Amino acid sequence: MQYYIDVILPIPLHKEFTYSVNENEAHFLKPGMRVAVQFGKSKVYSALVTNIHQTAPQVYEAKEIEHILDEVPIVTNDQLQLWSWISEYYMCSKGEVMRAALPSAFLLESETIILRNDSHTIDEQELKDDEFLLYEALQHQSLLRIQEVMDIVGKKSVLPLIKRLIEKNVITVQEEIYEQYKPKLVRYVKLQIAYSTEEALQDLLDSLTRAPKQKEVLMHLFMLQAKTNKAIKVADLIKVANSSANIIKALVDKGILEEYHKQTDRVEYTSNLSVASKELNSFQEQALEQIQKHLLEKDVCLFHGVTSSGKTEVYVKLIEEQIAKGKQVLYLLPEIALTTQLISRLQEYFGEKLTVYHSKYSVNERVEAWNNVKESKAKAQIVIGARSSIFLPFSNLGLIIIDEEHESSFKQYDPAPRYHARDTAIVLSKLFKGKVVLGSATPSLESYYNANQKKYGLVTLNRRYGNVLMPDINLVDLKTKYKRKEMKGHFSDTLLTAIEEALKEDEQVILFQNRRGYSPVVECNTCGHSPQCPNCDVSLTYHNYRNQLRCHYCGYHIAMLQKCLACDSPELTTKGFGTEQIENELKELFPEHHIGRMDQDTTRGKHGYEKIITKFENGEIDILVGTQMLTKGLDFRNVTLVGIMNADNLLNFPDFRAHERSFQLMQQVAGRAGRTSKRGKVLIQTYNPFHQILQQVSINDFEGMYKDQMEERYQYKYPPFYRIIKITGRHKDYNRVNEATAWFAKSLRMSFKEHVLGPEFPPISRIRNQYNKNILVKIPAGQSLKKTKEVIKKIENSFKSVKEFSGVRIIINVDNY
DNA sequence: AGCACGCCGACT
DNA sequence: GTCGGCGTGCTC
Repeated sequence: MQYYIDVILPIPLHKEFTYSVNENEAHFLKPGMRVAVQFGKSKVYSALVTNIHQTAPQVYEAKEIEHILDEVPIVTNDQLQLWSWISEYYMCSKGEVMRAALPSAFLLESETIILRNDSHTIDEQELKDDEFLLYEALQHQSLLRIQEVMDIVGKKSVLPLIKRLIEKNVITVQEEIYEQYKPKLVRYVKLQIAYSTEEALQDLLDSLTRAPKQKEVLMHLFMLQAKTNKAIKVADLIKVANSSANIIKALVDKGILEEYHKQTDRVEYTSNLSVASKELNSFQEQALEQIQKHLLEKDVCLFHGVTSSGKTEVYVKLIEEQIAKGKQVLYLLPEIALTTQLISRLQEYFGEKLTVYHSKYSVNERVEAWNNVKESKAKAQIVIGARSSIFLPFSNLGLIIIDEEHESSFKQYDPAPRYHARDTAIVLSKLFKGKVVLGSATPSLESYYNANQKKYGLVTLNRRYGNVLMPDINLVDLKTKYKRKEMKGHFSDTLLTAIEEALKEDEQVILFQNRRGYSPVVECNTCGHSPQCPNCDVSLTYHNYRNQLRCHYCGYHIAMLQKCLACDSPELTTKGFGTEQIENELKELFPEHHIGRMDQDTTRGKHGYEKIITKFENGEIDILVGTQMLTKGLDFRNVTLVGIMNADNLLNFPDFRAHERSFQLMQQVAGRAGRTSKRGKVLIQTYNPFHQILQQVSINDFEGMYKDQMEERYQYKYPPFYRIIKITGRHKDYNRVNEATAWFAKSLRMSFKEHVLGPEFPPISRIRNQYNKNILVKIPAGQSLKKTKEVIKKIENSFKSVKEFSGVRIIINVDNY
């Protein structure tokens, strides 16, 4: 009897593939296990089994699998269900979901390695230059990888060369599969059993009189054993005995000590005994009760609590409740907020029960976290992580907390699957009949709308912890300030005075400028020419620090120009300003004080971010200038003043969510001010102080903003009233993108009429030499999402069969907000 | 996605 | 004349 399996391959193809297996394999395999399979001519992938059956494929011969990679399934049925949902909802392949979901160590791929063929003698005369080069390299090295071959011959296409050499019997190739996950082993030692008797031991010690160092190590070993009664780590022994690895090795070689290994987890938290969670104040208590009440009848509850109202303490109580029930808890945060204070705070409460999962962790650490969650280990009962942690193999998930629910970084943008972690988490929790709490000081309009529609519960907490007042927010009109010449650089006198006052009181200041670099545009005074990126449709940003012009989209950079490229005039000016320029100005204005800058350029490296934060916390920085990064999850006690350098470039962003986003961003930044008894102050510099959003920010009017924005959304048919699917055409040829997207839009209009917008070029139409053009499909409330997607898929398929459009990539983004 | 196959311009 | 560029099509 012939057996077959269906597998998901980690590639963007919208179908599963069938391989044949023998009877034993068929009985052993279960859905969720990985197998290594050959796919195409030579490549070997790890594939995930979804189905075991006996239906032979009709039109092709199924290949056999290479081998089985797992003893037990690494992916649960619940996960497979979630993957299906994601691939359907977000219109991507299951393979793409698999790629995003599995820690990369699980996704082994084969690599071609090149070996010398010793069975033939080679006539070196017959080899051409590059062939000889490779031949010679193989005389010194037994094997080469493709990448190394590329380096040796100094060009990219090496496959023809390799093929020629195989024909000439100079080399052979092999596909090498590598398992990336390596368990961490710790070395232990113990005394050989032979010496377990008193006599043998005495003899041994006597025999070691001429090796005092070794004897000493042994004595320490006994002491340690007596004291702890546990296995002895080599590292510990060396330390205690003040010895060295060599001496231990000598003892092992002599057969006195026995060396052995144990597997350990890389991420271990030294558990300082859990602190009892804080008592809630009466407002928090009330909020907690309301949340609990809502969750009795609803699956999701939105928790709207102003900045520094103590939402975390409420979460802690909710988590404790689940822990007591023996359930797992997932705490989702935007990536960037993870590196900070919150984790250590939660660790204090939950100690060893907490596992952290996000992209800064190594592949090995992630595999360990994965396994711990899957085995429902106590140490992974609470997972705190970024969006990708929704893919962990939970089995008993009682609660998901999504903090900073409004954050747009919960939506994955670039590689598919373009999923929204908040929305996916809600689906995930349904699989376990669990509950979801969405928390934010500035909820997204969608969530707030859902709460108003009674789909979600809503709990509001508008009292700051310890009755600290909300910051006092004032607008500064730049237009009049410039007219009256009350500006110094980019600082109004109002802002400067406020900074001086704060500094005098030994308080700290945060300044927000949503742009990095020194200035976004360099312009020639004579001819008006400004240097552009050769690969993207943007001006190059001037970075003072390295005296460079950089493109923020593709990473292109050149040295700062000495003269204009167009007319050779040496007079170049800069237009606009970024964090670097603000930092420089501050250094001149406040030479006595320490200025810090926090943006992508200063937070490189694994701990760059934390370093700056620590410095600021310790008071080594008086004024901190920064971008978006400043807004997330930071809690600084001593900041009393927050300045927003220019609110206008936020508001003028061409996106239907610009106003909502600006409101959220400014509120979040403002929330950094005055977290202790002294009331914080916020100054917003703008050319347009009568802008509705700014007015609403200044009086903390979330409801007003919500009402206005909803009206606009309704008027212009935007979410949450309409859903949106964005379809992007991408190609290096401008005309082809135009024609292709025009065709696509026309086809869409046949079905969706006026609900199709575009095609339109985005503000930056060319990035990395690829042109983009977008089409929006708006979906009214009554229209079936599923059917709409089916139509789009159908159109996409016929699109692919049009020869003229070949090569135009179609990117579909569901809920592109 | 990767990789092989097949067709046209820049070098010996 | 070849080498190597990339467009095209397929993968169980």
